[in-house]
Amino acid sequence: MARVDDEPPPDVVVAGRLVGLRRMGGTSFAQLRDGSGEVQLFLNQQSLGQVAYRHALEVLDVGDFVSAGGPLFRTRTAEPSVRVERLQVAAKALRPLPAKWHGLHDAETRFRQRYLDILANDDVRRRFEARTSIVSALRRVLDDHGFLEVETPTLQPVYGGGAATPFVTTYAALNRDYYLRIADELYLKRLLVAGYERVYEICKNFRNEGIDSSHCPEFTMLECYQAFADLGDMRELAQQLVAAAAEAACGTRQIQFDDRVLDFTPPWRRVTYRDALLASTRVDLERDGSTSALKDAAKANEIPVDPSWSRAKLLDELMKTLVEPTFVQPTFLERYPTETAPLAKRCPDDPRYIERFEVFVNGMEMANAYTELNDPLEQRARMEEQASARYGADATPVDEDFLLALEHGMPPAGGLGLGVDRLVMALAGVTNIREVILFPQLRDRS
RNA sequence: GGGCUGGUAGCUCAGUUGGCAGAGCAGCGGACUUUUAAUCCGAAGGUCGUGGGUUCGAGACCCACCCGGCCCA
Repeated sequence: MARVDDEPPPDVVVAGRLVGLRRMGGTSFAQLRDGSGEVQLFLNQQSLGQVAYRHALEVLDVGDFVSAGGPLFRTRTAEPSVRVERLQVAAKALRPLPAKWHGLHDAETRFRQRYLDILANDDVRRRFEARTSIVSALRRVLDDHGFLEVETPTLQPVYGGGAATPFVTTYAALNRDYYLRIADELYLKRLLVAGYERVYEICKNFRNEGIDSSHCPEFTMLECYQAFADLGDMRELAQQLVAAAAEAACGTRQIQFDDRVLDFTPPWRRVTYRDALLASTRVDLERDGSTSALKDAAKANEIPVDPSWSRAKLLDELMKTLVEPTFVQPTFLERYPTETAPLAKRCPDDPRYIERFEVFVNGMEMANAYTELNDPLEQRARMEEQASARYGADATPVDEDFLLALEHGMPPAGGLGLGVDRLVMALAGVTNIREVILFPQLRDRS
């Protein structure tokens, strides 16, 4: 490879985007950038020829892609430069780049024209590179553990694996409504039935619900399932995945986030659901966890209560409002009440609880894991309960095809879901999920 | 859905008690043969988010709406 101080001066060809142009009469300087860095072009009447030189200045604009050839040398100020003897415009820019020194700050334009945001703002460009490193690190950990990466349907005839409103679409060839997946859990479990013992998928899920700083209707989830494993194995795996992601993105497990440091070094804190609720609301699920006790607690904390809410919904609201925001450092919330999730196995010592944890960071849910329910009879009962009117708007349909698979025998297993966007948020130190999604959807301007 | 806040030139932003719409950068014209946020001279650039209203006069005040941001539900 040619070096700038080689003798004789090596003849090189460079190409990239013009990001600066200083016209100074008979000599001009241009700044050329590509993915690897920048180099200065030295444009001069003598080396380029009078006609070509004049034409170049006429036609060149900042933003153009150009290729240039000529000897590599240093200018008087020792700046490595190409003395341009041949010049070609490879692509013309018709619109100007965002102001070089003021950048692009308007949030709306940054989201609507992300390419300009990435072009103008180094921190944004690096953040999306970090996102890719994080996803690679997650894959590496799972691949190293012998997990098989698979692809399952995005379009599903029955939605399941979570409680959410789906996007509905029409599958013309099959002449019926289909749903964009809200989760891929039930398909990955079918693969456990099939005999694959470790599977995972990183995919987009779609939930037709609100948009705010931590929710995007189209988001990325990692789900993995491991046969003959339990919640304790998932706890280990979650810590390993996140620690590896942190090191990949930041080179450390201690992440500066605003004025605090998030420490992802295992082991993370563990709190039981009952203890957390008790500490924040003085509701003790062991003494009086009735619907009316939960309603009283909600009212006492100025949470507006819809009379139609189920006990599960009340619990969720209390936890969301009073408990979860208090978990700043990575925390496992464990031993959930049984009605909070129909797909998790009950605790062997107490059927009122399930073997489930969620991980919270910065007050935000980041992961969810169970020892998976693999008893087809209980699964049917729990799904039918979840489908009943008592769950109102949160009711989810019974997936008969999934139950059929379970009836053929699913090995005991642990399963883990990890919200990739939220993991990236925590590691990148941003508080809006749109900052980690390349092309977030916005309302039409007009 | 509620509260707060923003939308002015391509970009970043000013705009005072209501009185001719501003700056820097970019762009355009000119000078300049070693600059690097080049410099200097000149000219130009506007549906002040949209629609109403108040007023002799509205970018500013009032009402409604559109599109964002932050917080809350």
